[in-house]
Amino acid sequence: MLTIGKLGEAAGVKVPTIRYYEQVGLLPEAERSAGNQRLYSRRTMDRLTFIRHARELGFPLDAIRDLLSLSDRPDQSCAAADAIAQTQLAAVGARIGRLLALKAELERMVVQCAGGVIADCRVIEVLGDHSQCHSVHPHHHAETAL
Amino acid sequence: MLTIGKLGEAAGVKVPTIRYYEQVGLLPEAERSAGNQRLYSRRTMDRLTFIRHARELGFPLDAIRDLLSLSDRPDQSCAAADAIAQTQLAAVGARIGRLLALKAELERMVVQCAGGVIADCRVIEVLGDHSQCHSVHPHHHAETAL
DNA sequence: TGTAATCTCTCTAGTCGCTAGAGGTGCAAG
DNA sequence: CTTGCACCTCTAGCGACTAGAGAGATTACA
Repeated sequence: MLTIGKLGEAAGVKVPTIRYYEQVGLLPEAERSAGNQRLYSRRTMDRLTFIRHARELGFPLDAIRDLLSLSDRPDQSCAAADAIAQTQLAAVGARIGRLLALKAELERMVVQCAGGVIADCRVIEVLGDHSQCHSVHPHHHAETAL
Repeated sequence: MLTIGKLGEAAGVKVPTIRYYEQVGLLPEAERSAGNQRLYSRRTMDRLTFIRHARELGFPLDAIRDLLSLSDRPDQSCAAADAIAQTQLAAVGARIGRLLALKAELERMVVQCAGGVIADCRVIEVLGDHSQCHSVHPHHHAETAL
């Protein structure tokens, strides 16, 4: 049985994050020692490791919840798990596309900043004047996550 | 003079977002009509457009605040503006690198999901067992933003 | 055995950049 | 003159944590 600190170290997850995961139901309520400290089994460590990997791959907690509930029923089709991963893959692809466009735009700005004076600075100018802008501009807003 | 709704439409920014920008000091406190409604000048519209473009390019609000204060002093060197843009460019580049690694990992997972049963599903397996994992794994946690 | 250091506990509040909603007022068209 | 939309203020919520206060538990060493 591990204390929360050992668990965090073993799984590469910070202590408050573990408590947070318990709070939002991703981890079951931990057993407690005589002195009310949380104790964890190897099973829980595996579960936490799973969560951490999924987080690193950009899955939101809701998707992870789904994946965990799937893995609790190992005799069912893996179509659902596949679908979650596919969705995530598509999202990552889209984000890469957007970021490449942003990068091109930023590079243009930086290259053209001739090191002069603000009044002539392309960085400021491009941001202030839409017609200077070559690309980007998705329909709505900047997306978030990873 | 524009009402807040017209301004939002013109600059492509939602009305509550404009009020939020005022609240956090990115926009000056607006003049008011006799009936206490906000009224905006062309100057403010330009400022808001600037903010929107910078947001679309992924600049955080703090960086935008800096850029705006720079643009108020047009006779100074643009080195600071350049530095902000460079920082943003580096951040975007790093995120792209991470996302490409994630994408490769997800593709591996999805390809190997043979459409069988959960017990054999690579998606679940890879997430549960770090040794299955070929790449990724930055030192700390998943980053956020764009 | 004492004690100091470190860990853990709970709880609240803060982060970022908004977004949603309640409950009320202003204003313009028919 | 009334209908209906746009606007007002205020508070709370999102996701996924992170930080801090103040108290109790445990461990390491003298």
